[in-house]
Amino acid sequence: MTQSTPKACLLCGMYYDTRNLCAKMTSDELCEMNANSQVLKVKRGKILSDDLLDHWPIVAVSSGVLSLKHLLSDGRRVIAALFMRGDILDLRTASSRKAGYLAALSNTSLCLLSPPVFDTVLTNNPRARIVAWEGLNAQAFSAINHASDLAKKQALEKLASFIFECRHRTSKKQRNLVEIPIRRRDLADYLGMQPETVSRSFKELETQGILKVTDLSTVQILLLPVLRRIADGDRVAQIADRDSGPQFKIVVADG
Amino acid sequence: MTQSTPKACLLCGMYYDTRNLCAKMTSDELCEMNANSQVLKVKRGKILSDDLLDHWPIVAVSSGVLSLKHLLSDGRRVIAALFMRGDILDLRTASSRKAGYLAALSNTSLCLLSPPVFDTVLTNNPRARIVAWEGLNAQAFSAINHASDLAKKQALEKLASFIFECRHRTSKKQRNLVEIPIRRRDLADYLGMQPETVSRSFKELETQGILKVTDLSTVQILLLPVLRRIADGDRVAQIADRDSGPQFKIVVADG
DNA sequence: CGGCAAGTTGAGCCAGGTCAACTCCGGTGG
DNA sequence: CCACCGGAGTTGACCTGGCTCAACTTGCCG
Repeated sequence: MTQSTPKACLLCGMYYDTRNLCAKMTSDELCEMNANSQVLKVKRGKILSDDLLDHWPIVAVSSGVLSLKHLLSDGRRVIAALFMRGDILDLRTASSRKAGYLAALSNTSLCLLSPPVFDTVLTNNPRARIVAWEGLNAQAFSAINHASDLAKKQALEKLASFIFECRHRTSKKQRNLVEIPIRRRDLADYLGMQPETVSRSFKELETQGILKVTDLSTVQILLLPVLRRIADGDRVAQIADRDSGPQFKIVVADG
Repeated sequence: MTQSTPKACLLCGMYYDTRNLCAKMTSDELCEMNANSQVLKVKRGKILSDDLLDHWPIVAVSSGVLSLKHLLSDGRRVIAALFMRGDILDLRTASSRKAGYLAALSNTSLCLLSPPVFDTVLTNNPRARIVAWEGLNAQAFSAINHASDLAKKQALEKLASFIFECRHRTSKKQRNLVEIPIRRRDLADYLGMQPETVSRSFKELETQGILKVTDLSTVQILLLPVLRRIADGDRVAQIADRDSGPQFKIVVADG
């Protein structure tokens, strides 16, 4: 018997995201999943308890920003990864649970998935299996790219890179108006810098006329090619710009 | 009809690794996979060409160390990730191909898997699907942990952390004799440091009596708990050791 | 055994960390 | 509604860990 799609799913962003597991599930599967899952709203700053994750080790992010935080022994805080809409976390293995703790960086909606139903869907629905695989693969490569950003890039470069990361997620229409979905302090922990340095880097990009900080959660990109080159680690771009003024930037950007 | 396991698989480390895809495949599946796959030996320093990866986008590492390298516009080299025995890379999506290029850091054996057969196995063999999923999940979390290492840790801490990463992979018996499978220069690029700093950090750990560098590819851990605490970012551990003088170090080193 | 890349050591310097003071903003209670 | 408060963000001054450059030694491969 075919059941109709659950109302909760019709109201959820993941259902309409064609690259997402939920969009590939049949109505029956969605009903089965929905009946055995748990929707959870998490306020900014709240942490998912170990107890909760023991019962619900598979977490799908439907809106907001979830983070994986580490705390070094002497108190330094690190945000090792960000998870946004459509990301699915499988914390059933020991290694993933040791990684740190999950904290919401903004008000967040989660869907706690039933492991058996999740496995059943992946077994029976090849299209669902493929998008889940692709999603996890994308997470792995995104973590790898982030590691690469942290390895050798300078503060300005890391920030530029992060802005492109955010831009990648915004709608096609307003590609030059980028939303920064997390606070400065968290951004610092994610990029391996101090809040002071984040602040100074934003200011530097603004002084160079590369972008405009509308408010704390929005930036407008003014010189996109220059920002691109900084993000890609072209230190000549930075120095040249600082010395020769804006007209030169445009020439090089064309070439 | 049941076929016997291909000879190539019987000679390959992955076949005997119970947490690996190959160990979960049936003889028939192994035959099918083997008939449509390609074994490839790669010498240290060689790069997998785009052309090759276009034809063979799924790469399994059977021995040696494969790396994902990035090159920043101004020449800075970054090793974004390391892949070792059992790791399977799926480079079929655009995002993964843009990530950088694959280079062997030691003489390496790869198994280039046929995408259709790979998909067939994941569809038909749930146990194989699960280990493949767990493997990819582990890769994602390992990349996340590496990002966390790079974010806020100091040189000594990153090196200590890497030594534990290597130790994790060595046999249970000789846990204090750790093999460093890559060259200093590559280690520097992986940890986001300069070769000089890597060298100085090894020397510092040796001076403090925490480990002994047997040769360029082997270290012996002498003070495991101290190394652990440094890796976990306890800066007090470092300072305390430095103050307490050499006589303590030598006593412990002898034992 | 020669040649060259890899690794090490030393000296100097700078990007970004640290500390302190300040401003800004959102939430709260009178 | 406004005064207050505390945390977040910013700015400035200073300091240091690790980068840079250069010279040297070691180890590897033919």
